[in-house]
Amino acid sequence: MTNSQSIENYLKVIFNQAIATDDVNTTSIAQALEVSLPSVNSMVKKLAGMGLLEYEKYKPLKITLKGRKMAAMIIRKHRLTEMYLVEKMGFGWEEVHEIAEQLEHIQSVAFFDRMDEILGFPERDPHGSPIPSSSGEFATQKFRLLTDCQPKELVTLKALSKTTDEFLKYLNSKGLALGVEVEILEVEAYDKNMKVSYGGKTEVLSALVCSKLLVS
Amino acid sequence: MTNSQSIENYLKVIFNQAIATDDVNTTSIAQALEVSLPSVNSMVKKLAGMGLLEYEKYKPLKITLKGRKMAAMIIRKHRLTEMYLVEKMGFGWEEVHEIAEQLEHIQSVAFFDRMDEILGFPERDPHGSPIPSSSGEFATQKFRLLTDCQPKELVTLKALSKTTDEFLKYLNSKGLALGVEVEILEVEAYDKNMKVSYGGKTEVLSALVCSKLLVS
DNA sequence: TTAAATAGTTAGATTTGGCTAACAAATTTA
DNA sequence: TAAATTTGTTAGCCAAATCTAACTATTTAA
Repeated sequence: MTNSQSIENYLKVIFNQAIATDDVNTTSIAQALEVSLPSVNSMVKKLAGMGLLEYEKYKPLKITLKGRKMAAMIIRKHRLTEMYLVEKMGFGWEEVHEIAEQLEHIQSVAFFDRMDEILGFPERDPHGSPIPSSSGEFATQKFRLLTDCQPKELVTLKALSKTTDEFLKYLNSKGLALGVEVEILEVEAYDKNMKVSYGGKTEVLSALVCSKLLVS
Repeated sequence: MTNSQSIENYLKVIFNQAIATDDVNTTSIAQALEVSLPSVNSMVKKLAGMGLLEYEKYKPLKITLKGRKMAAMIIRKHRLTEMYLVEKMGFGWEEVHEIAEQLEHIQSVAFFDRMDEILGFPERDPHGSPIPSSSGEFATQKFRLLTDCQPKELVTLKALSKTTDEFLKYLNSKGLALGVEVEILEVEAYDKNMKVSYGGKTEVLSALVCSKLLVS
């Protein structure tokens, strides 16, 4: 076995951080994976030895193209699984992350390709995140943060950023789901709370919530 | 994590051997898992320490009730997965063993319970082997070997014993599937080859093949 | 019934992925 | 700019699961 679950988890975290900042630092990996700094240090050297990272002592890490491609395949497995669990097995979008964390390490390519086919080659997972194709391409349409929208705008909820199961349950309780059309009524200048209307009702969303909602 | 994949694999092998002989010996485990005898020895001590086996130096191993229950849950996961892959994802019965070997180690109980529900709580997997219920009960109906049947009998193919993917492909090529009604025309005394008829055609099946076909 | 073969065990090494303690480099801030 | 803080590294240890080599117990068979 050339890639262990551990390697896959590191790579996924590093890739995600590289999206945000390009340069990745050791400490943030340690926090994300809840392991010690020396553990990260030794794994990073190993990944560099495998050609997945560029590593120089005391310098920020860079993920290589090879590393990106491998990470994309793991993320593909994760997101396809989430979509399958929601669309074909009736799970809620707040239930699937943990299961997908386990299934993403299954080796069989046929298994995921079959999911993909059954789902009709979806471009996004149940949370609106893009699913890389089997060749590793991401659909990189970028959405706006609800936070950045103005009163009178009418937008559609397209994706979420930085979700947790608790946040998803909150959205359930508020009747917010992908595809819902939201009209911005007013923005409170002091705390940026937004009064919005959707599905025939009016709600006030905190700035924290708005900063996790991606719309177009 | 209290039970690793390794532990689960040992337990599964030990359980399967215990079905055949009740007493299990170290060497057969080593062969089944393709590991060395000392590896088995140390794992066996560990499993005994967990209360899954009874172990005394130089004595045959016995699996405990606790060990049986745990093994049943792993086998349940494996066989439910095989059924799901065939029934809901369109895989052939010769393609599913390897994928199920990986999926059987997924921890999420909800995932397998949902499969079970979607499949309508099947009692047997695509090869006719019983699927333990979520409480660990096996449907233990026993079938006859085709080998033990007599000319003139009309029987139905119910399950397979000791299958391999190659054997399953052979059955595909001969049009043999579970549920097929087979009439025994004659048995060659010398080599026990059977001339049989099913699906409107006549075929000769070797004793080796007949010894892997379970009928009722 | 003893010698040969088979089965099981122990000791000690290896690999992987984790850890703590100690230290070094880089960055921040007083 | 020097001290304090943060970040990254090294050394060395641990546990899990594997291995080989050497040895012991049990079983088989001449």
